Amino acid sequence: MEPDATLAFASHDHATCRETALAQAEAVARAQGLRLTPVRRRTLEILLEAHKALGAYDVLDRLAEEGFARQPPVAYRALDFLVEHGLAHRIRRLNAFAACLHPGEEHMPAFLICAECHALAEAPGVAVAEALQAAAASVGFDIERMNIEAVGLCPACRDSAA
Amino acid sequence: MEPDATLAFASHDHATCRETALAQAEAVARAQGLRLTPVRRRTLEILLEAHKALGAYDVLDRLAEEGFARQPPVAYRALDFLVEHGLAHRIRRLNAFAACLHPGEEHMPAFLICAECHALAEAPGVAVAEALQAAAASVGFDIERMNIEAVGLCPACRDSAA
DNA sequence: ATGAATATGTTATATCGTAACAAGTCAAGG
DNA sequence: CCTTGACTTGTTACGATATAACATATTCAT
Repeated sequence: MEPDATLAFASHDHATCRETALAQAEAVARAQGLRLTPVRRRTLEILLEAHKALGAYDVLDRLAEEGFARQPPVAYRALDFLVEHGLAHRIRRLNAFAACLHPGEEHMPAFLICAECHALAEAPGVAVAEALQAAAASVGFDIERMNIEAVGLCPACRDSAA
Repeated sequence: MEPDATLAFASHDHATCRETALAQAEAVARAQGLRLTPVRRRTLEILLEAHKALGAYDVLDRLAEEGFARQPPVAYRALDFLVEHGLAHRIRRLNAFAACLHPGEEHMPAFLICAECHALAEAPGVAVAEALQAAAASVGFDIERMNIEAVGLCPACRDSAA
């Protein structure tokens, strides 16, 4: 756990995208009448501050440092809530969670995970999702949720490998 | 674990597809000089016989019934070998493994998981994979492997829900 | 105020996966 | 043959991830 990686490949102002995402998340919560309680809000902030995928126990450690109980359900409940409402994503390949950078916006993220530096990017996956919907429809399957994840080399690591 | 589900939605002759897949797997092993040792072969057969996704410990239990040691590495090593060489797939959403039904054939499976009956289907995902490749390429990411998984309702469960 | 729904605290345990090292097997070259 | 190196398997021990279950507290609508 704890790779030192940026969440997106292109360099950008983390502070800004963090604040933007948090503001968007708050807007979503207000609009949908969600209760963004202290643990939940803090959990989201932790994910945004880390700016990478964190395991539930990493989140739990950070929560514990701030006075919340160090019990797995504390972290899992908050994380599950965020995922359920589209404020965070679960990355199955990593058994980890990452804040959603575009909460409320229509988007089906495809996750790109760098095998080398563990950077994680949320790529626009609408076209991918449509292709998958079509494939499912052709066999009569009705999709509710999907995970699209890829492992490979991010631009920086690909270049340094060459 | 242990849902009673078919691997594909359309009814078909399980015995035939099992034998076909096993024969294909053996051909792949011969062609690539892989050592399909007893544990490995038996593990593949177990997955094929189950005809659904099995957790590593389910596989381990079955192996143990046949005289292999009941130690996690026994199952994980065999399963990892099969996955590595394309004879089985790992379904991350289920923390489970399923035999590949088309070993050796060019195919990027997209997995469709029924939330109701836990049936699992391997849908043709070439179009999906291409869309994902394109999305990745647009940000300079080089894909090595990918997981495409969807949860929803299979035809039978969708109909009975209506 | 009060009951229903929701959220949190807490204990315990289930489930999934791997590190590390010893021992055995097997095939190819000397 | 027989040795040597690569691969495979046996075995112990543990680490990492996740959830069940129940008690308590808070919040919301009426």
